[in-house]
Amino acid sequence: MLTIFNTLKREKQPFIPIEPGKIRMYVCGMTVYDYCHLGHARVMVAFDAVYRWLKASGFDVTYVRNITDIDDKIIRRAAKNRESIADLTERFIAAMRVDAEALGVLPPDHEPRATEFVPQMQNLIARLEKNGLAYQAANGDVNYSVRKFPDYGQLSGKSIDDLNAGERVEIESAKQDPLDFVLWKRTKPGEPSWPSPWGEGRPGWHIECSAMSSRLLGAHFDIHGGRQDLQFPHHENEIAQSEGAHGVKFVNYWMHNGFVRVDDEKMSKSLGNFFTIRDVLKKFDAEVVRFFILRTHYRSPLNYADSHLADARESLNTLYFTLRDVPPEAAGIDWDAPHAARFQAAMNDDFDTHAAIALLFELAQDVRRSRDSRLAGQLKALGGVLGLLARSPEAYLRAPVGRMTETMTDTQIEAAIQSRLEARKARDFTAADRLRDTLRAAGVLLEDTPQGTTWRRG
RNA sequence: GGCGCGAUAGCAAAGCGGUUAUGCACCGGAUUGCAAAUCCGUGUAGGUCGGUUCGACUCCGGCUCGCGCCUCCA
Repeated sequence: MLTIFNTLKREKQPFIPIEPGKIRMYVCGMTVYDYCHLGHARVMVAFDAVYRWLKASGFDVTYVRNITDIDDKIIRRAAKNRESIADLTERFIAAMRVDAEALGVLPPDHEPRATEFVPQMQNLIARLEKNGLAYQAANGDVNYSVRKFPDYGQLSGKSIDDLNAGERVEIESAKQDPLDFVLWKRTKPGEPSWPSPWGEGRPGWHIECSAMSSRLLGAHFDIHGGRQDLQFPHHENEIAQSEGAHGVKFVNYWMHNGFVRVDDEKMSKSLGNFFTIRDVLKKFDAEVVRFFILRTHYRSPLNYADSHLADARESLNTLYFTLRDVPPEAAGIDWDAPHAARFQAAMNDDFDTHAAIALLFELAQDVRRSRDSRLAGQLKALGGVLGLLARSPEAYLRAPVGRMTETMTDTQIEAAIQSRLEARKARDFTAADRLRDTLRAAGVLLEDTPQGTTWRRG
């Protein structure tokens, strides 16, 4: 039985789909004006694990992750780059797909772009206006009137009055309440715009998700995910918009993943500790990064540091060493087997990938002790459920990415190993050790086994 | 100011009212020409003060410290 921690209720709840056997899930995706960073990596990987587990559990899952391709930041960046908005967003969407694939993130079933859903957004705004929840302000913007939506604050546990009492909410005269948010922005010179009943303009950020989710998944669906910082105001506003327009419950289960921090500080541009996925992939193998993310519970903060990534790499090495030493037999998963059953229980407990990975290590220990290739097959298959351990051990262990400075090709390495073998045969261990040291300096580690000498990068 | 989260061994990180978490690192032994990998073995925990309980790392409260949201931020 799957349980999910529902942010809305602040507790784990048994998962019951709206329609038996089917799950409709929406996750807030990227605003494409720059390369994806570690925060994006985490949301993509965390919900990829959710998606994979739901499918592995036999559900027919429809997964939507949107792309915000119209927004203040995009307009500003395009202007700064002297690039068209279309070129800019195309470029970063392509880059995002490359990054996602590297991290083993499966493509969602739908990746709607905001600009393709403007009519749906306008339709939604019109409904809100009809229901008395939206008004056009003096400056031409159409705003949502939060005071008219009784449940406003249900997700974040905030009340409008508490929020208004906050010192940092600025009073904007065009709004009836400081917390009112924009649904439709009156156009400004030089900005892209669409015609609308409220004049030329463009959609507000929050309405995008409400429009895309209802169009692709319906007004009421199962799971909505996103980063913790989107809880307020973005998700709160989505609820107000969707329920306000459709008059039905919006989402049954809200899931939020924790922050990424860097050296125990919040990752932010102003602190200068900002890492893109590309930055990290220069230093570490993408599977190590994925493993690092999944090793922490999705709701906990994830603290990035090179030393932690290095630790994750050593750890993942152990699993690949196991599969190298005991070649796995290709097989499906036997869910009745003890390790698999516990793995399943862990994943059913609010997608506890951390506990599932701990199980992988226990299984790996058993594999090494028993040298049972059927058991090794189970290890590989269970890893596969998390999008891990898919490569051959050699491919992983010899991947040049992110390891020490590469100074030797595979051919050169093989040649050096041959010379060393001859030296060893002649019992010239000084020469043999010198060759091994040379290789080590080039980031190549040798291992002498009864079957011969193997190498890896590390 | 309002709302919320956390404090676990050298590092990272979980579950759990009583029974080995797990990984990395470290130490001893086996193996190896020496290593590596592997196996066997050992050790190191639960901020602080109090409460509940036969029993608390686990529940409750105070305190200290750290963090997040309330503003575009991922």
